[in-house]
Amino acid sequence: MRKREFYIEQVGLFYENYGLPRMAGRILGHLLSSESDAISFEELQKSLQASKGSISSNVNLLLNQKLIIKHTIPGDRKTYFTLSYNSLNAIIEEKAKSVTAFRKLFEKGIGFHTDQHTPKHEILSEIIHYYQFLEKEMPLLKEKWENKRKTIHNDNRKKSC
Amino acid sequence: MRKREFYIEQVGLFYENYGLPRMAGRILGHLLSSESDAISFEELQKSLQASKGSISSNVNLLLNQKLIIKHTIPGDRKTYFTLSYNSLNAIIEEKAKSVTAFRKLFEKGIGFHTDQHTPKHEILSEIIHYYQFLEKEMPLLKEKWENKRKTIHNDNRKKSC
DNA sequence: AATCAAGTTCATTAATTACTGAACTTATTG
DNA sequence: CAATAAGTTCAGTAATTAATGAACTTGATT
Repeated sequence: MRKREFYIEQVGLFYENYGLPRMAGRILGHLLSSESDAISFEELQKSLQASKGSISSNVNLLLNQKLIIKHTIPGDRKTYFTLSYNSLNAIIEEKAKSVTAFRKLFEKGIGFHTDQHTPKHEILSEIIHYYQFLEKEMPLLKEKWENKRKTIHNDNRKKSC
Repeated sequence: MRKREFYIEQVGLFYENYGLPRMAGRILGHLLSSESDAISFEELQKSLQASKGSISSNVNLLLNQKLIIKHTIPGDRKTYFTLSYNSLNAIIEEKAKSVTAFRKLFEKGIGFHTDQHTPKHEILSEIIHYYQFLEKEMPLLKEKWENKRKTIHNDNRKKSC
């Protein structure tokens, strides 16, 4: 299928645009567009025509980001990968961390000011407050989603009965 | 002041970690830690000991991201830069765009599946729902912040009377 | 008009990062 | 215990990206 290969490259470029390795994007593109749940290391390597080294390091990068999960089967030497069920939480938690890092950076910056009553100090304080607001809201958003998700699942169960 | 230079380098490295040019981070670091509201191109160049070319391109990068604003004064050839009052909205809107881009990528991926009743299809659908949820919630969050901000400002006005 | 000042553009250089492929580790099988 | 299979590690290379510095543009000043 020609189109699927094109899609995989597209995801690769999308990832590259994000500052992450193109190959990591290709791996995700393959997982996303594949019908089968688990994909082997070998399949990734052959299908993406990449070196084992590149697959190894990029698969580990995606594992670190909790975007994929590693699976093994008894009596099978191979390693398989699936998209993470938990990737949603991983995404929000990653963002939360970076918001906190940003806030700390701003707080440090403001620390160099001697006068607290400048327009500049006011802007910076507001941005810091905004980050604090986000840090408080993000867990709430996560909760809200969990609740909504439950109701969707209940609805589905009702429908299929 | 020794410490401030260290801080500026720290912001530079932080930005580099984000996949953005180190110099752009240094510029932000300078703006954050400076007492004065507006900083001239010349001051950035001299203080950061960089070439005009590098300051020019990185200042334009930050302008594109709406993190800083360009100012001019009649009778003055120089250009000045301040931190953007609007950077908060810029940040949320940027995130919203990337969530939408991600959702579309997932939808395309799912389009290659022939069977809609696999566990994999279920995970991907859930992730797509989650992104749709975020797309709906982000504007609400922005509103919530605007309201909160107003009440903070009102409180401040009361206190100072 | 000629000069100067403030930025931009762009070719070159420096530095970084991703990828390959070969050597290595670890575990399994005949 | 040799042979094989699956991944990892790492040195070297290819490709990308950032920064410099000089030439250029634009607009103000004499």
